[in-house]
Amino acid sequence: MAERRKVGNLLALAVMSYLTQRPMHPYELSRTLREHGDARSIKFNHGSLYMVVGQLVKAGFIAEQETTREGQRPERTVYALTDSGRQEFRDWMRELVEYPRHEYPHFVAALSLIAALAPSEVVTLLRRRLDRLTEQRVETRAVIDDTLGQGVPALFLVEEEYRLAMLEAESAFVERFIEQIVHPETGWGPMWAEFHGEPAPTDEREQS
Amino acid sequence: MAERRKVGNLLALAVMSYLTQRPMHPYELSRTLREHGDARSIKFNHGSLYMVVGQLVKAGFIAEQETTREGQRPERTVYALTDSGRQEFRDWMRELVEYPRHEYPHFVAALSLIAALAPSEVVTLLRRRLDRLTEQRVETRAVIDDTLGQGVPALFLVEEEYRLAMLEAESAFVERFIEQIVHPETGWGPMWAEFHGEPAPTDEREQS
DNA sequence: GGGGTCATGTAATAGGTTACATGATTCT
DNA sequence: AGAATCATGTAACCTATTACATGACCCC
Repeated sequence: MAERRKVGNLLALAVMSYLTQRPMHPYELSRTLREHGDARSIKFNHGSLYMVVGQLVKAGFIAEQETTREGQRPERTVYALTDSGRQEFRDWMRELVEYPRHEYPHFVAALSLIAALAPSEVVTLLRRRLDRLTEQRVETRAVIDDTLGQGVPALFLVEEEYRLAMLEAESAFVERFIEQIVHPETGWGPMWAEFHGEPAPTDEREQS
Repeated sequence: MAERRKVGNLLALAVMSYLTQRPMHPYELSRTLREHGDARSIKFNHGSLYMVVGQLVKAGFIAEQETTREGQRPERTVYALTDSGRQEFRDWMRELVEYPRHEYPHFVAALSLIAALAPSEVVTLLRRRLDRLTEQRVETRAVIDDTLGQGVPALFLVEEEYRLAMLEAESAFVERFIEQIVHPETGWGPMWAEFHGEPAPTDEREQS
């Protein structure tokens, strides 16, 4: 069902999206993407952009429209979205919104192997993580307020709101997890610590 | 700061983790990973495993221990974790637990470009997404109960609990988002719909 | 004893990232 | 006038996924 897309890199989605509005040349796309802050949501780097443009041409989703030269600068090739590209774009968007994908975040990998670390250490690390999560929340909140302050409608910031919601949920999870480890009666600490020949962690919060 | 790791694929983390316990040959790793259900948390496929093993050898984190042959089966090479590998494993784990990473989920990409679809269509798609999210929650819950039922301690299922927490948070977010679009007075629908020359969506729930 | 599927890997291809290259503009 | 930065791309290198290969065991 998945990944029969001719071009799978999400950067291609952004490219097609911008070309919906008007033809552009790659460098313009690059600048626009960066200025518009899309790089926060879609992994972006210079080289990949040219690669993706090439793939889109080969797939027939965009086409070279003209090659212009301005002053003594190198030639710039301007690309336009084709009809098939416009269709691919809408279809892909629909799929992304309707179907949740199974993804593989790094934290999940670590969690699945977490028993390999000693519980007391894990608690320390998780507390530090909580601080980092808070920082990210503050930063994201700042991006939102900042952009709203510039008069951008909130609709164009839903992805940041989503990020925020996920950060909050993760924080809550981590807090619960810590509790589960250190809880004096029912905590996993003692059983877990046995794997490691280590003293069970206590409930004091003095550390870190 | 990131990705100076000699081997970056998370599959390598799982490999090192298993080799912590005893030396194994690749096929055994492959089977163990699949049976143990790690494939739900770490992207896995046959080819990548051999690649990763090769990279780990080159980096000095694992070493060929012996080459055995059993009956007329092809030779199997058994690998063991080196000291440097053991250290890399713990260090990597610590990093993963302490530092949240900026990831790029597919849904975020779609959200960042969501204004390109008509609001009424988006509402329909989001409602379908909610159904899918519910399915995934049910499935994850089943995996957890099932595994617990086999006597596995809950500690080894935290990653599934995490997944569950994220699914719930996402569902909540999507519900709020729908409300923001269709809310009779303050909804984004009308403004949004203007981009599309389309009638503003109403608040009736009859559709879908 | 021929047809699956298990066991075990290698090789070919495609995808993505980093490094390199080069003329123009701007700053000091 | 030399240094830094912008503008624009190409090429080399890694990584990851898919396809291919091959002998053993198992079922009917």
